[in-house]
Amino acid sequence: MRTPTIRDVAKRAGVGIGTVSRVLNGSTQVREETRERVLAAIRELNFSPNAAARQLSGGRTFTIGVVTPFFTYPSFVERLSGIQEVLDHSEYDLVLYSIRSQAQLQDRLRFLVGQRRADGLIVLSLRFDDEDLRLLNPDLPLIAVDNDTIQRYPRIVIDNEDGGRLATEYLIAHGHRAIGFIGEVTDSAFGFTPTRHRMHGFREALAAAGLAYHAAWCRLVSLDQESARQAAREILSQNERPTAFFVAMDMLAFGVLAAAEDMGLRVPDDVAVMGFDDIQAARYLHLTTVRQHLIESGRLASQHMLDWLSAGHLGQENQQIKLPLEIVERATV
Amino acid sequence: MRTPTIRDVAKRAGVGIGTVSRVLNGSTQVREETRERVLAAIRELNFSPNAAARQLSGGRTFTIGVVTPFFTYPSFVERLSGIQEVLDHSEYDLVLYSIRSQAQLQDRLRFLVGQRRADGLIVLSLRFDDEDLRLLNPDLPLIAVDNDTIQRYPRIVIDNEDGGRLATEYLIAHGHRAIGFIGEVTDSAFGFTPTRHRMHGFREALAAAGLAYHAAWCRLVSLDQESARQAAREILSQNERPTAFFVAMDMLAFGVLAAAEDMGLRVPDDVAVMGFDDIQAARYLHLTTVRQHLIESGRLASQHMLDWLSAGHLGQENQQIKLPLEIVERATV
DNA sequence: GTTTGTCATGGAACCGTTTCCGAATCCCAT
DNA sequence: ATGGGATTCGGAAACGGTTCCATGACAAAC
Repeated sequence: MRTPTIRDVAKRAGVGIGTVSRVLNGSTQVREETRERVLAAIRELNFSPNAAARQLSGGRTFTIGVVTPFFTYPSFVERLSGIQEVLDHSEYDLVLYSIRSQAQLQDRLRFLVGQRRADGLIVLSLRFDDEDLRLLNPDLPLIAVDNDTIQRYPRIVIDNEDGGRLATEYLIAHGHRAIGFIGEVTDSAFGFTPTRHRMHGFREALAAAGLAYHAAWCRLVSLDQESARQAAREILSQNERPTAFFVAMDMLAFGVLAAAEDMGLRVPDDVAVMGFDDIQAARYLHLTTVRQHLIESGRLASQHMLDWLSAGHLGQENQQIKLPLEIVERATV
Repeated sequence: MRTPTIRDVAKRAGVGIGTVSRVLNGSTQVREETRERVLAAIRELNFSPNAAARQLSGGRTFTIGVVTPFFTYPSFVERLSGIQEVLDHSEYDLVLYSIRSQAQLQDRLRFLVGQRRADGLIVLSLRFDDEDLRLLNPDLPLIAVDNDTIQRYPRIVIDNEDGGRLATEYLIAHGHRAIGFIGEVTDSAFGFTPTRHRMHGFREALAAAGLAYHAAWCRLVSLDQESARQAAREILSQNERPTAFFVAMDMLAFGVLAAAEDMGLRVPDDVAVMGFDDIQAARYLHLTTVRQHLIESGRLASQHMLDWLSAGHLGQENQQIKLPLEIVERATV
């Protein structure tokens, strides 16, 4: 038997299709008795409204697109789970678009915007260039997380420079005077900028404490544990070596930890290691790090999106929400 | 200006809407010259077809739903990234449904099936009861991963019992005679069964080697590091204690590692720890473990789904694909 | 020249909703 | 009883595609 449509329901309940639609959408303009008759018919026929038809006719997709870099790095996943958690209690579906390259970003954007496949977009970390921005439909709600290059839109961010300063000051407060830095090489595929800012904070804190910035102790590497491990090994093989590292991403910090172990150095006695992000695995490894509230950032973004969609507009369309950072003291400093 | 429709394109190209549609869908029934005229019009108007209309009319959503337990455990994420990777090169979108409870599973299923929101479903780990199964539309392609309770459908699995045996034999081969077990308590929210099977393999290997199963060394705990840590601490505080643990999930193994550290025991000299899954973090912690190919399982599932959808059917609709397992030797045994 | 078949094309009908307008009904004050 | 505003309701039109059938053009076969 064909799956029932709104017309079948209408016939069965002895009402018009308009009335069924009104019941479906919770309009108040229906007599209580009629509503119940319709609901009964819906139940009897095991009817549920066709999503595509609803989209076509109503213009809404009940879908929120999440655009993220291809997630091999755990922070995206944690943010995603925050988003998921909130959307779960809403009527919106979550569609995932993971991006591998700048070209793919443009394709996806064109696709998403052109086909109207989502009512709103949440963008994680990815930087947009002018071309990308132009592709955007100005009416399409968009919220950026971990990215303040998308100025026109609301965004959830942290103060990376502050975080870098915080971390460095913490190391200094623990008596370190010779501090190295390892971060992700900034022109990576996704065009992240956090590392640059964290490094800036690092240098500022150094300067404020009257300490020298020692270029030989600082390295930018690609975003994987192995690169960090090797970089750290090289730095630690020098005659004069740092007593501590500020590593701009936890995953890289794991590599540094591995390097220390390779060389038989005790952590934190011989080298201290300070991470950044507080991804889940950081807890397993007892990594002292700067926590940014990853899950919370996802929750906030989706909550905002939901508000935006239900209100039809936002108070401040270009509001910037800054999430707090905090040191998590564990065992590596 | 209104976003252009297929009719605008038709007018501009001086053809009928049918022809535009044929061009859009790559029909061969169009003269080359006409095709080019249409393509030019599409480009000039910056047209892209409306997804909802296409769905409604064509009956396909170009969407694949992934149904997973709410992912706090990393293995889901790794599977998901395998799925993502494959779908990325296809014309299908990935919609994520994460499930927190049995009741929610039924809601989601009803919703998904009723509203025809996806052309196919990939189900990760979640067990279906008869009621759930009844909810399924028999025409809806479905592939199960890490779950062989959904007999009617193709599924990607591993042999958990075999894996348990493998792990245990490895410990025995390394001279261990007193071996404990820690796993997830089997009646957890999601109704996983892997632990039970892994434990079964564990006991078989013990028996085969003529070793006693020592109930006081075995514990089922809830799926978080802390519980495992505490359980391991308790077991290790006994007068007579195991020299090794087989832990049925890596994340729990991390807890056991923490417990050993708490008690000042060296790993692997005082206690050896063997995990299961080989999630990413296992590498960071040098955990010796049984690798199941998580990413590959996702890739396979989505590749199968794509084949199914494009062929309209599958060779063997209830095929079971068994992925191999292997020991990853690291530093904890 | 006529017939037959193939290919290319136009466009009506259809998919299943929402929305809007007009009509019917109800309720109440006069 | 009557008028009139509020409430409730029915169904046509619209959303933007796909599909299918009818038609015309053209080539090949007789």
